Amino acid sequence: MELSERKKKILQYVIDDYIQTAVPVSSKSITEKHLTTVSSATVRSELSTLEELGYLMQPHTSAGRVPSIEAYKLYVSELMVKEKLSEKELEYIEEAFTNRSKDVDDILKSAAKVISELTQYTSVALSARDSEEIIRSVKMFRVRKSEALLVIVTDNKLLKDSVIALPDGMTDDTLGELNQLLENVISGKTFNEICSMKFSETVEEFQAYKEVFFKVVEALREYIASEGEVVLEGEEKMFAHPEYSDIDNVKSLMSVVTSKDKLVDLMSADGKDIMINIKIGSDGYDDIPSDCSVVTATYLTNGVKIGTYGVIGPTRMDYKKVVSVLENVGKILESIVSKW
Amino acid sequence: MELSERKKKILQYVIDDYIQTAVPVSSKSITEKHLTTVSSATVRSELSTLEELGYLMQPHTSAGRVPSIEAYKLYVSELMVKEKLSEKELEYIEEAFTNRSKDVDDILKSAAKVISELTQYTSVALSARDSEEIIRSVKMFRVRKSEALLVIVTDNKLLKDSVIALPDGMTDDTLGELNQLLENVISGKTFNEICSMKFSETVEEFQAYKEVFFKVVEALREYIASEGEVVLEGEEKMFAHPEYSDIDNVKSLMSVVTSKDKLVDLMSADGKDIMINIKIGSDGYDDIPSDCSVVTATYLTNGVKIGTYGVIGPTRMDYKKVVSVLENVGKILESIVSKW
DNA sequence: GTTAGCAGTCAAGGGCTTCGAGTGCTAACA
DNA sequence: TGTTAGCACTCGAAGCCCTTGACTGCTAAC
Repeated sequence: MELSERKKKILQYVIDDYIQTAVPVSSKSITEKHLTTVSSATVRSELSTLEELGYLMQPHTSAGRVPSIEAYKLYVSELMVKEKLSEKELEYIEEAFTNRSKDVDDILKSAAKVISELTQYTSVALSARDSEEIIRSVKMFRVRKSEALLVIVTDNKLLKDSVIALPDGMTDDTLGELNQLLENVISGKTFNEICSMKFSETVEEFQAYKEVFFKVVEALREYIASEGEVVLEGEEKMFAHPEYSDIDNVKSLMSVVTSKDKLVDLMSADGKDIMINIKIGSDGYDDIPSDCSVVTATYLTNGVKIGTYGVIGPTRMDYKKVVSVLENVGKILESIVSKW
Repeated sequence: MELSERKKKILQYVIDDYIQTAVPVSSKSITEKHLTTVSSATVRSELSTLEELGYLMQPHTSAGRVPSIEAYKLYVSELMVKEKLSEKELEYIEEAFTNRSKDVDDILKSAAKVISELTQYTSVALSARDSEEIIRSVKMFRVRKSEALLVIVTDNKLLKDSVIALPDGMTDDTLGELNQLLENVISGKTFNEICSMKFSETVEEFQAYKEVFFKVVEALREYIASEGEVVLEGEEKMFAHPEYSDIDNVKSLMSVVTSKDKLVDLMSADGKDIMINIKIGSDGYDDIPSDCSVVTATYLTNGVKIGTYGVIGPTRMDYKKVVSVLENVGKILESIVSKW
């Protein structure tokens, strides 16, 4: 059943007010603040049909109304009026990303911080592992006598993670040859391709150090198989919201937020090309407490995932604010990365 | 005034019991569990003198006794009987550090995790920045056309943090020359020496790219000036302790734990060569809430700081357990690092 | 110095009452 | 048919009182 315009308006008022105040919304307050042309009794009867339709709930008989999960969903998809960020906020975002080292990890941290600061919710950033990303360069640099640092360059990233042990007596020249081989065989391919390749013929000419070669391949495979890095920001911000004055709620949210696995699970967007993804309430996600929402955005440049960012907080979340912040951060992020 | 043996024993019983149960300790429970030879009235009179001396407090008239900050201090320095870790626990520590990449950051994380798991408190690890550490090697590796990765090797660490922009048209040969210069001028010196050096003559021969040279020097100086990395583990563990069933306590502890500056401040050992450092209660440290304790250990190899590790939790902390865990982790850590 | 006995204190918890915000229902009106 | 005023009803929140029980401090005797 399609809701009448007035019902939609009233529902929107209830949700907006509730998001702001965290107090059940009464018929009287609606007629006072928004719908001054009708009486509270009229609103009351509208509210009671909205309740029958499953959009509103009463904590108890003599209380105002509180939105249901259904209502939040409708709100996000239809009712919500997106917020424009203030000049100050836009500047703040801009500033946070200028003069930043171009490292993905740094960007991850900055983004998490900005999002948490502007939304006042706990934010999560997850660096992406996109197996379709093209490897532009793989090189080993000798850092100690028998250790080399493996550096992988892709369009979006510069990885410098694995330290690889070199066999005794490997000369700089041999290392150079090996690097040349790596360049020839691996550069230009995606991680996926590397994973499915065999390399048996490729390395024939290089018997002596094939062991090291396979260590490199192994490191590439391990990288793409591993879950991305997770950054958390503003854990303490949850305390500002009244739902987390109850210790049990804090506990259950904390248990999610401190578990990397659960977070990765939550952040995995189930949408295809949907950029912004909203998970409300228990809604089938076992990992989040039932009164929790997660809003995430996955950013792409040139079709390659650069990361997933989001906030986690009470169902009564300021969705319009969060969505605006995520969209704006996304724009800047993509403009930075695409410059590389 | 020196306490009688019996008073010391009784005080120890009170503290041990209180650490375990979090409930004020009554005279009766002491005679039942520990001092079966005397009556509760006797213990009562001892307790009341211990209270006069400032070692014990009563939450209210008809409650048992609770240790004061003074009592905890005495406990830690004299009364406490150090705990031997179980075989299982020792194995757990051992295992956590085997098959680990030799990266300082990884070790930092592992250590924080182990400490938190074994003590069941929130743990903090702070990677040290020791300006007396000798730089063994500084090298730039070209990763993109106009970007080089700066890798710094010291006895204890492998740093690969800064990406340095190269001027257009810098050839590999020039980069090689620059690396040679870096090797000549910087290797073998401490960070401190680098900071106070001028380099004006050194680079005369290298006018063309002195700009890049100074970027490298700048990166070294920045590194040593920056505060170390902070790793936090087991934030959620604080909820297991009854003092943190009160939301306000959680808030105030969280506000410390989520602020890097405050943590760095707290972790800075004020001891000279004291390895284990205990800060109890408000005790002059503005940053910690008054009912908090911080126990830290600073580990050295070859006289160089490798990091500071510790736990933060309620004043009613299981000091003997924490100290044992920190000591054992320290041993393993040093044996690993000294192998490099 | 130690002990038994007893009176005194105080937090915790259960039950009771009051207060007020907000609703549902109904009858009347446009 | 939609809107409104009025009134009775409901129920959580907060305050209050009382009971209970766990301790202690004190005192007098050993």
